[in-house]
Amino acid sequence: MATRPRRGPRPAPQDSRSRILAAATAEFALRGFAATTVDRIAARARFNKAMIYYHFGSKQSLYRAVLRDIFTAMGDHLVRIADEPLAPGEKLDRFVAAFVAEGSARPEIAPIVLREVAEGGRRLDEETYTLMLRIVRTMTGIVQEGRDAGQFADVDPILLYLTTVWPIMIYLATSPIRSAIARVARFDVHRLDPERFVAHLQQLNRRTLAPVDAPVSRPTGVSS
Amino acid sequence: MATRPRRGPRPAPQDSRSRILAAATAEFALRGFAATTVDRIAARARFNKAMIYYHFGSKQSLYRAVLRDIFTAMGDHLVRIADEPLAPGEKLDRFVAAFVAEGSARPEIAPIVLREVAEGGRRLDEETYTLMLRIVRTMTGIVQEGRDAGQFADVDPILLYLTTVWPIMIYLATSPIRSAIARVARFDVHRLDPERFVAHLQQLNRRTLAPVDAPVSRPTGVSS
DNA sequence: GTCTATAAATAGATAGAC
DNA sequence: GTCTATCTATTTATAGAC
Repeated sequence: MATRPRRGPRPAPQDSRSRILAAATAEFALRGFAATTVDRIAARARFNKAMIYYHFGSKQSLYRAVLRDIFTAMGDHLVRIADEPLAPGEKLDRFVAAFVAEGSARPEIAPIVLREVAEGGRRLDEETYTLMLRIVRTMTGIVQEGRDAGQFADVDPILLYLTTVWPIMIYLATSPIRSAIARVARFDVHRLDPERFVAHLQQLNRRTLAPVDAPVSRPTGVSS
Repeated sequence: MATRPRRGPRPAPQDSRSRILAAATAEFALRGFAATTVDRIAARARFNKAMIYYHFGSKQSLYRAVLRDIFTAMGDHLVRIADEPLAPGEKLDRFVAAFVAEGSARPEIAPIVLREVAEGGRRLDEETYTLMLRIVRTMTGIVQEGRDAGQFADVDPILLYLTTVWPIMIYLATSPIRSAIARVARFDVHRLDPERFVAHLQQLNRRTLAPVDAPVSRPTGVSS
């Protein structure tokens, strides 16, 4: 890595690789793998096409690098929540809020993930698969913890994962066209504000996980 | 339409158009718009490429025809449920069960819809948009009806639509790789059986919609 | 490490015969 | 209505100069 010692601040650091990676992430999110051309990625990164092949070898392996990059960042962020010393109900609320926040900060993630799902995961290699699994485990772990502590009802963590994370993905993917949707369907955009959406999901989970015959606790203000 | 009167049963009816449509639906679902070639569609329909241009003019308008076809069928099926003389809670349960059933019977729908979402709906024309909206309205109508009757809690129908329909779409899209996922993540596949999934969603909605301080009613056996 | 060709393959679309 | 042949443009990938 430290092959070329730098002097002036002029040419950006080991910049080129990550510049390509960022450009590729944006393009793949926008158009999907097949419709994205290496030329466009190069143009966005303000490089030449050959530069990409020099650094990544092929379009495929560049795409794989993008996937790993994305899931690593997302996972790192979410895993921390499960480790905090909080009640399971709190953790779950935070998981939801953090997922929405992190996904909003990296708007390329949702479209890419959804396309991967539509593809039946055919492009996912072993490593990427493991990275995705880590995120699943983070959430199911929290639910299981709550069940073991007798604080949650007997709900299957996998199913709750399905009904929690995926509405978020769709929510994130449709964010850019949110106001257009609201206009055409004739409802107030504010009904889809992130705070309302997060609160809805948190309440959904609280009510679903409330032990039978126990009062439903109120969600805390984690998201706001 | 009735240009050529038929005699023998030999050459299939006005078959060719629908054969192309079916082939196109399968291919677009499998690979997405960009990665699908007109040649492959033709091959699957056992026709020549030129046949497709004769009937549909371009790859784009063929794709549009596929979208309209899909949403019309799906919508027709779901709208009926809202019109049945049932309690809102019942209707909602049936809506969920019917959505899963119909989506399973037409496995091409989910991947295509998810790719469209990832695309930001850029390929959707006015007509298709209306067809999608009809499905949204079907569900939000049921929820609104329950609220008006004082049988449901004060939950935003749009948000409930988000958290109901989209987990189903993901569930359907991942169906082909369900067992692979279960194996890698090391849990029993049966936990993702359609009946369990439907029951989970129904319970989620029941608990969420239960009027405050009222007992949560038990889901009826609509799905089983 | 970065760029300028350019090779090689592929895919959307059309012309025109039958 | 259906097919063969072909045109044209695009795109992945590489060779080779700097």
